[in-house]
Parts: sequence; C-alpha cells; structure tokens
Amino acid sequence: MTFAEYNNATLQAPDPGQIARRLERWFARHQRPLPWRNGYDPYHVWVSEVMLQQTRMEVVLPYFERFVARFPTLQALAGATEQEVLAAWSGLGYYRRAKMLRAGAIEVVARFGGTVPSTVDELLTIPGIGRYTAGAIASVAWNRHAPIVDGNVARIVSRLFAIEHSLGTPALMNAAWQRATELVDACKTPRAFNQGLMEVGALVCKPRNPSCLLCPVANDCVARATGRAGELPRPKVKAETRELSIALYLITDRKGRVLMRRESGPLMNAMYHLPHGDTSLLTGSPLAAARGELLGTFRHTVTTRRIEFSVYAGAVKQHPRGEYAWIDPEALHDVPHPSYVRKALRWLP
DNA sequence: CAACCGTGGTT
DNA sequence: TAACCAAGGTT
Repeated sequence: MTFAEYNNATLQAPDPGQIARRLERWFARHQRPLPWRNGYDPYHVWVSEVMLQQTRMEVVLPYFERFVARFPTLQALAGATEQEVLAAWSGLGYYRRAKMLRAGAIEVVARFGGTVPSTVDELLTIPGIGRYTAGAIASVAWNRHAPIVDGNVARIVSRLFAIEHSLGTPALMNAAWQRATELVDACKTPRAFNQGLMEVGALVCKPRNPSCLLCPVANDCVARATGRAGELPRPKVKAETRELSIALYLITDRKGRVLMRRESGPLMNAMYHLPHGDTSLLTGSPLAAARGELLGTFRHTVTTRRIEFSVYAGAVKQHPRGEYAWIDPEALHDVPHPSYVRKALRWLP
C-alpha cells in the first residue's frame, strides 16, 4: 500500500448524511424560541425571512411582532396601502423589501389563492424572493428538501470543506450551493436541518472566534482538523465609503407640525424626508426656504456613504406645494421615514 | 456581474 | 472610533 492509498483509506470522507443528522439533532436541542417558529405559519416565515435579510435577529424581533399584529394575515397585508406597510417598516432599512413584500402578498392572493407556494420555482416568481428566500420558505415553512445559502451557510461550509475562495465571491457561493444541496438532500427533516445549519452559524461557528468545542460537526470539519477554523473563509474586499455633507431644515408651522417631503426618486422611494440642501443623495426639488440658525450636527452612515448632517432652523418663504406635507411629530409612526429623520427631530423646539 | 440598497450592534 | 458585520435581492 502506498502512502497516498493509506491516506485515502484512513481519512474520513465527509459523510453528508452524518453531518445532516448531527445538525438536525443539535437544532432539536439548542434552537432559540422565535415567534415564527411557533407553528411555522408560511406567512410568518415569509415575513421573518424578508426582515432577516441583512438584518440581525435581535433587531428584527420587535418589528416582526408589531408587523404581524398590524397585518395578521397575508390577506390583510395584501389589502394594506403601501404607506401603511412602509410605516410599519420604518427604521428597519432596505425599504424596497417592504414594498416587494406587499407586492408579493398581492400576487399570492391573485395567483395562488392566498396560499404561500411550497416549491422553489413558484416562490422565485414572487417579488422580493430570490434563491435564498425561496429555499428558506420551501424548507422552513413547508419542510421541502430545498437548499439554502446565506452568510452563515457560506461561512460554515467554507470551513467544513476548507474552501479557499474569498467571502462574497461567486466562486464561494457556487461551491456553497453545491454543498448545501448535497447536505439537504441527505437530511431527514429539511426544516430542522436548514435552520440548524444557520443556527450553528449564528451561535457557534461565528465569524470570529468560532466555538469549535460546542460544535456538533467539529469532527467533520476540515478547517478544524488543519487548525484553520478561524482563518476561513478568507475575508472579502470591501467597497470604499464616501463622505457627504447634507444640510437639513427643521421647519415648523404654528401647530408644531414639521415640513416633510415624499421622495419619488429611485432611493428610499415613497419615504418622507426632511427638506435638505443636497440633491446628490436625495431627490428633493429646491424649496423656497430661509436658512436659520445651526441647531446641531450628527453623523449617519447609509450603506457606503458616511453623511455629516447639519440641522438648521428654517422658514418657508412661500407656501410649499406638491409632495410637501406638514407632519405632526406625534404621528410620525404613521408616516414612512428613514432613521436619520428621527435623529434630526431631536432638535425640534 | 458589480454596485447598490439602511440600520444598529459589536469589536 | 472606524471598521465590520447580519437569515439577500435587484438592476
């Protein structure tokens, strides 16, 4: 027997069935109690998956509870106005998600009789549902053998199988989807397996300092066997952030209402913004206003833009028309608005 | 396919 | 504190 043959005979080939069983068993014992795991109502699973896109679970929880209380059924969501849905989403970010979720609910009512589809192919035809979310709804809500790859899964499989590609590259994602497919095909309960994979990613196989001693598949992990669990996956190259300054105007009427404007551009469409002196980020048309005293400044980061906001008192020279509206600060929760608005209103008289 | 979309918590 | 990040989708 040659050395290579000896190695091939003794090195354990990764066994997808064994990995899947260990993750399913671990999930049964260690899963966190989350509201959308309560009965796995497909509508609730859908809402949770969209909210969780690029958003931490702890941030999502209160939004999810409020959202399903406000829109208890898929039919209720489909019957709501875009304003109402965006208002419930305010502060959560990526506001296109909310608009597509509502559009998707309307489509499911029209095309699927109000029942969330259970196949990946059907789910992919719904706005806001891509490859990941389709697999998540099919497997978590309907217990179908559909693979999923999110940030957690990409990280875990890159360690389990010692994949060298950098995070965020198509090469890593392709390899991860292939591995995720093999694994979910070998599992018994896709709902438990897929969530187990992500839950291990969130609680154990963390980006930094993975807790390999707590990991149910540590013995299957090639990165751990070679002492590189903390080194993989290789980091991604990040986009540069740009600096930007924007002047905001706090303009109130006699009743204490604040002047805001409904944006209609591609960015944060249909959200209400404060009047501002910048047209590169926001799309407001010039407002005939006088700039008063500087009330304060604050910083706010929007994706790749780092913005220094300066808040000025202001006064309108003529009655604003069109998309402008006077908003009662007490009723802000009914008005769709990005988070910087709330920060700026701190300087209200 | 690379760039873009929001936010707040963590390090 | 600045960088990094979190259950992606769309264009």
